[in-house]
Amino acid sequence: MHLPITNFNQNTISCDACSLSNICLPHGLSASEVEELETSIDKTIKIKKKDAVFRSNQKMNGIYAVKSGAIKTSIANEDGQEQVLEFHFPGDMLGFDAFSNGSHSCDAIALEDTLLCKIPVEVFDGLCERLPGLRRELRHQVGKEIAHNQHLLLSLGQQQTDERLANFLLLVSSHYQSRGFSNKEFVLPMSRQDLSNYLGMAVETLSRIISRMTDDNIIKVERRVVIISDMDKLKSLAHSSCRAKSSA
Amino acid sequence: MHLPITNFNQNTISCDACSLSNICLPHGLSASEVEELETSIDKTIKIKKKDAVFRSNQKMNGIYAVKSGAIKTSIANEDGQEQVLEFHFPGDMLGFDAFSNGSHSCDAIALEDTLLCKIPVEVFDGLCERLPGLRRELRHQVGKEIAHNQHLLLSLGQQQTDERLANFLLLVSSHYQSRGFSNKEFVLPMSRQDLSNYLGMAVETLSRIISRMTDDNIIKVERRVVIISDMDKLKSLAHSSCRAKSSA
DNA sequence: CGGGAAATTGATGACTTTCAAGGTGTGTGG
DNA sequence: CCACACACCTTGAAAGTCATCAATTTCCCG
Repeated sequence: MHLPITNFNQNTISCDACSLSNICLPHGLSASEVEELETSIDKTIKIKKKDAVFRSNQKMNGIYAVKSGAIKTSIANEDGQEQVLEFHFPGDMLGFDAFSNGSHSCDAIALEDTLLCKIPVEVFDGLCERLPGLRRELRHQVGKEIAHNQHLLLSLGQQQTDERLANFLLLVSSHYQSRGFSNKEFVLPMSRQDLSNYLGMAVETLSRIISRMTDDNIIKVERRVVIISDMDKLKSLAHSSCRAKSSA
Repeated sequence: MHLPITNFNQNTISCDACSLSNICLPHGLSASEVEELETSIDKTIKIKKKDAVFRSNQKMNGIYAVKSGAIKTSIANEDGQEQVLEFHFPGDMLGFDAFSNGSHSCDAIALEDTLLCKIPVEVFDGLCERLPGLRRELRHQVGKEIAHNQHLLLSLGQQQTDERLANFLLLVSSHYQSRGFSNKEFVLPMSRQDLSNYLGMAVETLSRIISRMTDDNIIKVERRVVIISDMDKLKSLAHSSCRAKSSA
């Protein structure tokens, strides 16, 4: 049930042959544009589980696309408070956080052995100048990151803990579905720690919600494997408590 | 104490003459680049208090820069839950949320009468192709938006309500300071409703925290005017409770 | 196979929301 | 220009949600 799109030990393949080409950067590019892109990028980045793609305050090295595996990004402040920002799956890009000042503002850690492509920072602007399709696609990717953050903000700011988890599961579900996998049965690559932090709650709270949803026959969870047994109930949970505030 | 950078009723001025040129888009551009930019943008956008610059699902019209006034952006879901995402002050840009699919994902509402510049969507990509400085500066602006969202996520996900307010006040304070205004005395252009929503808490909670901080002689608040009387205490408040989690 | 990390479960208490009421300021219309 | 209505803000009491502490179980890695 896992995403076996590419294998950590396989040889490097071309964008053409990559099963992610329709959701990754080459998506909207012409054949010649893909060709130029390919000659400039590094398709051999391997990051082992728990290792970092980049770390906070590190100088920007490039923009990355996930080929296989999974990456979590997180930000920390000087007090040691930490917030997981996003889980990056195959086809997702990361590294835009360094656009602000040339250094990364977050850590990017592999949740499992992970393959990445990189657009080195040296060639980045030149490619943008020459390839209109790449500009368009990069805007799209940046927009996706912004949209993701906005939804997470809404979730953290306005929703109850159970709503947050329900929405997260639905999001992951539709993500897998859009990539041709089951929307009812999938693997979460992150620990309870990471997930609870991402959802802005204590680990114990997350565990309790999972137990309750299991008791209510909404989901079945075995370690990191999730089976959604009642999609409708899950959807209604995502909209339940609804402390909507009537603003002016 | 308000930001009288430009006046709602004044005539349109050139980027050169604009007091924001050093923090706005023209910042890193050459003289000739600014010239080309100027011929392409619309510097006459006036939005009255409570009116919208754009609304959710509306097709992207362009990218905006705030000249005077203030804009709040907010996102809502189908349940009526709403989250204020950001307050945009003079020099700030908005509209990147439409990069994802060409339509805006949030509402942008004027908190007071506001002047904006607009880069129309039709000329946007052409300018990016021709002006390296503009590409650089836009990346910078996008990065700022991402960084802002990340900090807000950390705040909503990990901090107590009083820490959130303290951090917000410090942020606004340094913002004003960097623009040459007092960092101890300023006006908040948003209502308590908007601010409490932005900070992910009930209006009553915000009101209580303000009262407590006032009793503790940390701030003085008169309606929307804020005076920071004890910057050190405020800073320590921003780091107090500190339910930092020791992650692996 | 053993040590330790990860996950679950229970009890308790703190923080924050909700509900309710009262006060204050602002804007509009007469 | 003043008055009134309404929106905004504040404060109090009670209830609820969620975090923390603690103990136990399960699972993973060496």
